[in-house]
Amino acid sequence: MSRYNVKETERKWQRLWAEHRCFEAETQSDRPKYYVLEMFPYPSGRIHMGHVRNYTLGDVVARFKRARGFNVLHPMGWDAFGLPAENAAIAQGVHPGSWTYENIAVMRDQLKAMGLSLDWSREIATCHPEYYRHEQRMFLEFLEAGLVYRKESWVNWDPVDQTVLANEQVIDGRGWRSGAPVEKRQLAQWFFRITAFADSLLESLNGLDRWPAKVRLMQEKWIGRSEGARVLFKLKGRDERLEVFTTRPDTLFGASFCAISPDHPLAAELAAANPELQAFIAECRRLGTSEAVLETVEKKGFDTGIKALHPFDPAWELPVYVANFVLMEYGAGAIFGCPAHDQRDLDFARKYSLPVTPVVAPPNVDPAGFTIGDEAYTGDGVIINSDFLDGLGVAKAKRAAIERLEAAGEGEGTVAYRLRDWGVSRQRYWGCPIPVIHCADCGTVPVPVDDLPVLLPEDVTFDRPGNPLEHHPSWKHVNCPRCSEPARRETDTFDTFVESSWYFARFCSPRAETPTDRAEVDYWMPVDQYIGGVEHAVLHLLYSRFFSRAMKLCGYIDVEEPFAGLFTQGMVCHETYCDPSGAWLFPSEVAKAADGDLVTVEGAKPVTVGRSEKMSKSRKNVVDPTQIIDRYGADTARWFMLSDSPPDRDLEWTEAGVDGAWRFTQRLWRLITAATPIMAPAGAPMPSAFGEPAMAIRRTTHKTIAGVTDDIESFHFNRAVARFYEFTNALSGVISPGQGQGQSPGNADGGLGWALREAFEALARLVGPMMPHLAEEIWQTLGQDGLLVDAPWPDSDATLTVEATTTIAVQVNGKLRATLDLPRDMPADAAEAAALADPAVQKAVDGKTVRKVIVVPNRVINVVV
RNA sequence: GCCCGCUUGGUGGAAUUGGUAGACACAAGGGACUUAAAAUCCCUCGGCCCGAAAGGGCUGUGCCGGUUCGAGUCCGGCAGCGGGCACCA
Repeated sequence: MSRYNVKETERKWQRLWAEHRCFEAETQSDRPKYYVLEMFPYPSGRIHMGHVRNYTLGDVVARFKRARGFNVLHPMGWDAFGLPAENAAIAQGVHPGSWTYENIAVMRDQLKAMGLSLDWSREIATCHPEYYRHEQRMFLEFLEAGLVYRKESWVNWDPVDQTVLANEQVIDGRGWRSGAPVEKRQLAQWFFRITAFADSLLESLNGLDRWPAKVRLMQEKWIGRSEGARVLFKLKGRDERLEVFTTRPDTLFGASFCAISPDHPLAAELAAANPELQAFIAECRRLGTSEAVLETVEKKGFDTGIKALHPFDPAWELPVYVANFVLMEYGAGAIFGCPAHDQRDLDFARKYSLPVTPVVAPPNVDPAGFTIGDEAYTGDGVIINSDFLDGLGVAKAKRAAIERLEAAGEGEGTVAYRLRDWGVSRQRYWGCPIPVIHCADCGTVPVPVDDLPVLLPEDVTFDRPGNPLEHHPSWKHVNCPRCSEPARRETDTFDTFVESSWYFARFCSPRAETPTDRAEVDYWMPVDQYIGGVEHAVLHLLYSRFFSRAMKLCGYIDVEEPFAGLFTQGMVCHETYCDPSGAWLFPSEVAKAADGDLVTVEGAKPVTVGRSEKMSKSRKNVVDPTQIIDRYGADTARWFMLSDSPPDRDLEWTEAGVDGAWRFTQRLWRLITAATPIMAPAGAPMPSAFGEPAMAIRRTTHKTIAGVTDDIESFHFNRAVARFYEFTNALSGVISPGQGQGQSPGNADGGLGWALREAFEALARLVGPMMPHLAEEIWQTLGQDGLLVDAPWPDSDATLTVEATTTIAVQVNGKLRATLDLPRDMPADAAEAAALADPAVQKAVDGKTVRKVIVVPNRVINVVV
């Protein structure tokens, strides 16, 4: 038996695929197009198992669709701008650019070793001017189209490092590097008007039927459309009104206070004369900008002493608080509190001893005796204690309250969105420069298109805090394009989500002189299958959907929805290990001792096994894909990624699992080697008749073809893997016992040799998307001329996939009592008779009256007694 | 805190979407082959009970309740775990 040399073989096929340019998408093609895309990686240094999983899943789809006759676009690129490059620059003194490009070189090699069917001729890196110059161009058009504006907005400010911090860089209210307490600061920043498309983004979710329901739901909640009312409270002794948004105008008679955000202009005005309020606001600001932090902190308020007057009763005064849970970004940055019917308001009212008046009585509860305890009542019911609203249901009361507000000029019905405009300004170096110039006379002036790209300067230093673009001696000093007077370049760069919001469109024509080539992008878009982690369910996907709309508006693309199909994969997890001192250990630092316990490789100290968690460098529970591929080959790594765990669930990486995958690749090879001598020669004509052993093989083969096709189509790759095990189990059962080695199959073998050839040719083609190298090798061993990647997907013969009989379960009162092998599609009454005649069923019925018999054809018969 | 998921043997999971729970695999145990090891092959494998065995009974899909002839699957409640929360990508 010839040995299967993994390394050599995998390299051989990879070289051949590259030489034949197998995976380059055709620009002109009669075949239908299929665009499969995996979320492109951030070049962090080396690929991790999450990448291996993501790209394996995508490659299965790409190779499968290719075999099914599609003109497949399957590109790869690099999400190459970002914070880690700057952190590396600060920590190691390397330039973010060289750090990034070196990482790309390493990771490209790693991906190539996986044997992915990628069109490398379309590779892009977003940090390259040939990419971001187009982004700058589109920004200017968005600006022109009114989709971009500038406003003051809050950031986390590290007063020591003199820099803006990402939320993840704020730990317990302090800067991660400096340890200094973080402040919130206002900066003028650029925004994309994503809210202009709020309704479109919301409504189009319905049409995304090939997206996971949970992602659509998350986006729906994120956009958070809610109908309600704007109420304009008069303020006692002041001229201006306090604007408040509420979804519950029906509960206005249950109001007991108003609360405004610490960032509300009124709060700032009052604080100017009130040091205590000033201190309270400062305390709120120390929390930073993270909503997760703001929402978990203890709810606190500060009574401003100002009174708001109730819109329906000017004599009714409500205290106005500044409250730390009111967000300036949502609604009007102010609320009215109705403690009886909102939990947060209730907690607040109890804390500050404010009145709690129920105004909605639950159905079937006596309104007179209805009181509120620790829990607010948020359900439907009948309005009480509410003057003209009394007796109405919640929905009617909302309408009535809004009518009255509008009539009285005290407010109006309105729609609010939770979605906020997308802030894209970053005060960082390693990002795409925002192409505008600030002029003292002309204001904000766009960089003329002919002057694009605005290139990042190479000569920057990271030896002092702040934005290197600000410190650069000359970069920001330019003349105003309009008046030619000295002016200042914008030193903000784009959020890196901007690059990832349109890269899929760029892949259609990656070297075009314009952001997109309309013919190409109209041919390829939308992406037919997009694959990536759920962690991007909201932001990246929503921003991309916005970008498609904006690009369509500006004529760069013709689709509003960039991703027709979406699949969100689970994470790759691994056990965690600790040494006796509690320090994390890499799996490679842990070995199994003779007694089966885990010990450290160095010094054989006992190891504590923690639970399995997402692979992360901080816990050291990572396995390097390159080491796995070196040792077992790409096919094994890919196979393991596809086995067992359904792609949308988390996958537990285990040594035993990889070993199992490895053994299977070896087993496949042994099987094909053993089968070759008893197989009919390539291209042999189909025998006119088959004996039963051959027919059994053929039925298994065709059922496997049908099953695997179905499984791949529906992303049930783990089921496809199980089918392969069953298929190979069946085949080895035929081949190993007593089949003569070297004995050539005659015509007298009942077609067995032919059936085996059919089986193995199908096997090679079916396994191709998953283990492409071994599949090519098998294909070659089978005596095929061309490459397997150019071979079509096998078809299943329907007459061979349906068995003549089916096993039917017979239940008595829902409990399984017997199983019967009955002819397929047997008439219900005949099946019923057969079931009742069964001795085990008779015993269970035990002479009792049969009340009803439910017959589900080809499935189950339930006898009810 | 808010939004969204997930939970089936020792383990990963399967179950034609309301119809035989545990396919397939891993681990474990037993056996064969071998001087030995590795590799390979065969057998057993949710729990409890009856039986010498063949076989049979009960129970079982995180927990509590409901709908149904029938629930892992649908509904209500609870618990645990995970993802996201707008400057990580």
